[in-house]
Amino acid sequence: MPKGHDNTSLILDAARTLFMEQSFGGATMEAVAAAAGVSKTTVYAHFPSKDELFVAVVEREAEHQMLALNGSAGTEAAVVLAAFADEAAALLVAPSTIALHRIVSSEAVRAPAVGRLFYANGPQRLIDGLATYLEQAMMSGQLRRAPSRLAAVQFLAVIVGDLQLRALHGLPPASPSERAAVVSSGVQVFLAGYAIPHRRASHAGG
Amino acid sequence: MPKGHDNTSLILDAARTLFMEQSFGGATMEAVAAAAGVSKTTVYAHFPSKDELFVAVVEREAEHQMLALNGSAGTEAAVVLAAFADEAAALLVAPSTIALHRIVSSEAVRAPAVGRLFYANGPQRLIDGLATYLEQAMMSGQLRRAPSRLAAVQFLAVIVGDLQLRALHGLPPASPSERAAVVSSGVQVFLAGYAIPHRRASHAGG
DNA sequence: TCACATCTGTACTGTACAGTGCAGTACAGA
DNA sequence: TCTGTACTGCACTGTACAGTACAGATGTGA
Repeated sequence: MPKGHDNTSLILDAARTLFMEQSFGGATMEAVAAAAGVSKTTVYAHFPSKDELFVAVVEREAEHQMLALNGSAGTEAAVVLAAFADEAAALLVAPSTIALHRIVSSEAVRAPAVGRLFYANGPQRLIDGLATYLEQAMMSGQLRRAPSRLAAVQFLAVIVGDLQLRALHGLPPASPSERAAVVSSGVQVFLAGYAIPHRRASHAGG
Repeated sequence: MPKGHDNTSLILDAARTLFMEQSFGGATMEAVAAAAGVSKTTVYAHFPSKDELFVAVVEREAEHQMLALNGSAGTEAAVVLAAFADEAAALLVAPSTIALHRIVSSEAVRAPAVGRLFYANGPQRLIDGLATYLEQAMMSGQLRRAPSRLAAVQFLAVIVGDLQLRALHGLPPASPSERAAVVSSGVQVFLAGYAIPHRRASHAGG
């Protein structure tokens, strides 16, 4: 280890900020260097090209798109999911998440690997974690049995509604109270949708 | 071959294709002109700048992001919604829709008006149409009473799950059968979530 | 004090592209 | 035939930016 201070992470931080604010095309290597407080030459000493720098940023950021389900074994699923929903919604509409989705989806055409990398390290892991929890809740009879990955995806979709879409397209963000209402309504719908069916006559079969 | 004075739509068509394939930054005005079979000068005679051409393309395309609910008055909501869900899901994950979302969200930072224009002419109208239908279904006692716009948004979210997200990030598309399963599961969850609650104790709902 | 790695600053190359200028062409209608 | 409008083709300007070259500064370890 030749030196005590690591310019690599300085550059990565600066690039993260600039890519998120101005997207891939808008951020120049000159600006990245300036924001990192190093020279452009140094940036190129650490990353062979703008593309590779971008990949490194996306990879590091995707891993932040993660949450843990904190429910002790005894806690009711409705309670655990309601708490998780608030955190998840906050994460999914956070400016940095939105910015990341924007730049990744827009570069995914040019560089498909970036899209896959991001999805696998971000959304995929979030979905998997939730699916694992839902699986347990299904097994313990708190939710109707169903494919757990699909249920996880539906949960996330229904709690954010179109909040994410609106944010992606630059519409003014929902107020905290509006967001809370959307999220809690989503949780209710999910819970009712995955409730154990009552044994009762119903007029339409599934 | 009649030489029309309607080069505007030729240019718009060419620009649509190129913007969708290569995004705003990747498509050059030279290429648009070539694809339209006109000279660059002519493109500028019709549109004062690349930005304005882009806005015109987005505006025209957003209006295609629309569907009608075809259910005659007597048809059960479950049937109408299932049919609508298939069409809506097909629309929402269609390559052209995905491409449009990609370019609009990525340019929305630079030009917020584009994002608002697209949302208002596309997703918003789709949501409004669905909300109107759901309102009726709620009034006629087929669905639990609840804010109809929110319900509409949840419906669309739950039926596409993460299909749209995956497509946006360039993941391989789901097979038709997989997509059908996701959609029909989504419809079921929605219907159960908005079913009229069973009456036990009197509980003020909606 | 030397060897080596890493840094800085700046000037440079090459290229891509938005937008313009201009001279000339095709056609429509009075 | 004249005139106005919409076009073509091409050369051109100006700029932005990825990536490179290079000369010199600074620090570390033997």
